[in-house]
Amino acid sequence: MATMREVAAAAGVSPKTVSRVLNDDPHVLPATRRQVEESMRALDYVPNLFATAFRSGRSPVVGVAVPDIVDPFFAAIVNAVEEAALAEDLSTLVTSLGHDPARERPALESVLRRQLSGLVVAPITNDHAFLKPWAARIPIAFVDRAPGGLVADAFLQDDRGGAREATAHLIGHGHTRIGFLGDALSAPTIAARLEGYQEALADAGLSFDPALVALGAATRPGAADALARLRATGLGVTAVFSSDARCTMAAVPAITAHPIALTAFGDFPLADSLTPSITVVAQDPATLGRLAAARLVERAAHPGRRLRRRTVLPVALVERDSCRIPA
Amino acid sequence: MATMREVAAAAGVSPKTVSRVLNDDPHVLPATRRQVEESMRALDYVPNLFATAFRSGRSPVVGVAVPDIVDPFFAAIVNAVEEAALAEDLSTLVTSLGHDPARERPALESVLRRQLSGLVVAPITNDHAFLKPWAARIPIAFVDRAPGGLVADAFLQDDRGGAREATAHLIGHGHTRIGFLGDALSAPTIAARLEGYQEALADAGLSFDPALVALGAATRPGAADALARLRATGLGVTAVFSSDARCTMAAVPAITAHPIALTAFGDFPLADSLTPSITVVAQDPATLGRLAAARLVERAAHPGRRLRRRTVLPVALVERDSCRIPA
DNA sequence: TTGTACGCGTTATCAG
DNA sequence: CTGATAACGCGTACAA
Repeated sequence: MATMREVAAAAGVSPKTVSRVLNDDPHVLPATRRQVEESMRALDYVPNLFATAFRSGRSPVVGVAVPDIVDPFFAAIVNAVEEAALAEDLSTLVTSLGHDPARERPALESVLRRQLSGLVVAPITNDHAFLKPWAARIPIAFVDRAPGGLVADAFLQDDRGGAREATAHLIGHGHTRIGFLGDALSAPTIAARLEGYQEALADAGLSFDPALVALGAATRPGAADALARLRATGLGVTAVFSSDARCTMAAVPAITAHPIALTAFGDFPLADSLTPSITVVAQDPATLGRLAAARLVERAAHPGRRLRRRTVLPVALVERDSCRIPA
Repeated sequence: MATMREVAAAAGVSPKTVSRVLNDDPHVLPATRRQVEESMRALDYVPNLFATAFRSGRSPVVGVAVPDIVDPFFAAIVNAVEEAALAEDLSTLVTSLGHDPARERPALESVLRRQLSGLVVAPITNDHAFLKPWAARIPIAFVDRAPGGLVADAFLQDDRGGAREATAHLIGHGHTRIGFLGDALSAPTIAARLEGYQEALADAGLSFDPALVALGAATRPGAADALARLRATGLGVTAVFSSDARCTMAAVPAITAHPIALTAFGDFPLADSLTPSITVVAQDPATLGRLAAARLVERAAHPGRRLRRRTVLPVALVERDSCRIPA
């Protein structure tokens, strides 16, 4: 592990000159530069990242915080961020937030303490006022869900519109009593999808009944239970809109056992190979992650620049079989 | 951002004493300690991680390198490592290796340059001699696949035994012409699974025919093609052993379209909900990741200690429907 | 038990 | 265009 000092000595220059060569400072004679580069090669010199970080107070690392890396949706986001970061010579620090709202704040503050170059976060709570002091010093971009109590860049998908389209699609297939399957309405995305669902009902002149909303469906037993409750309402439910891929996946066994018309928010692996294959509104997690990472880089490069804070990606209905199941 | 110096001044002691308090050095009078802790709280003091890292030459970060985070198997490994790291106050740096062997070395060296406290790697190549100089300075643990040309801790699963069991299971259902589906034999895991498959054939007195091995099945078209080739051999193939979850998932549409008896190495989400549900040999990625991370911590704590380098986890046959399809 | 002095490798400042 | 000097915040060695 040669140091800059040693390279300088070998090249017969001062450390500062080596530093200049390293940072592409134009004020170095080509001859000197060659000389220094030669010595760097000879000594196998690699800059000490810690020293640089220490000096600059910032490390070449972006953070990405998601509820759960094992979820393919968030995995795709992480993957996209990492790819984009790599192109900028940044490493990627991953943090799982889990699904416990209380863990979000400590988890995020713990990553931020690492003085990253930027942070991409898919939050699980609605209150991010505590990030204000941090946001002033390092770029933070939200994905999937918007920040609460904080102005920050956000890359979202059209939750309301997608839910509306998915629900309308069921209505188009002749269904009038449509259940809403979800985990918890505390997540703003899910709340927005409930709105979209209600809008579609209203558009069609159908009445909304709170008994049609079945929550707690993020696990297999929870989903089976929610579906059973929907059937037991006596409302004659013939179709279901699942508001989230996790719930949809959890509901698959129950759906396969007792088929019912279904459209779902969020595509997932093998959704097209199930029986029935699942009609979904597809999101684009990779683009979400890519855009967020790019924004981080841009903010770092041009701190003052005014940019649109909110980017909403469209979603696309992918029609498969589950919507065609008759009553 | 208060510094140690400022805390010291506020507490009326020297910086070194603050340092001692921070590091739980017993040689501090309780009264002094209280005093210092008070000042730390008052000034909202947070130790500068960079300075510590710079000084110690090691940062509180573990790396984890996997072929692909989006693959649920590797996602589970990353997740387990991150969880274990969190318990030790370590952050987790994630690197995707992709599937291009040429990228492995530069990718790993780039993470290692970050002077991590440890690295967990699920490699894609067989030659890790280049890691020798690094391994001397920081603990490296391999998961899923063993290192090549390097002695290092490895946490593996019983590839040969699992493949043998899965193949034998098909034989037990009366099949005698069984195809082998895989991506590429360059991966040692896949090569070991091929061995297990051959052993099972031999155990049953069945002959092995190279034409039964269909590779390049990691994508949907590739898998469909491989399956078609197997059918076209004229050998009367009535069953298939898929050597890898990625291939199995890729083969699902083709299997659903033209059912054929199947057992597969590696479980995956919804494998139990497909038609037919897939009989698999289940691995345990979470345990792999957990053990590897624990080993890193242990190596760091006791550099000299002799530990078993190779840990092979058992795998478990999960019988579902795909093995029961008649010829 | 506590403090002093120094250095880790890099870069900013300012002088030459 | 180049170099000397100092400083970033912390921990080690040694002294008191």
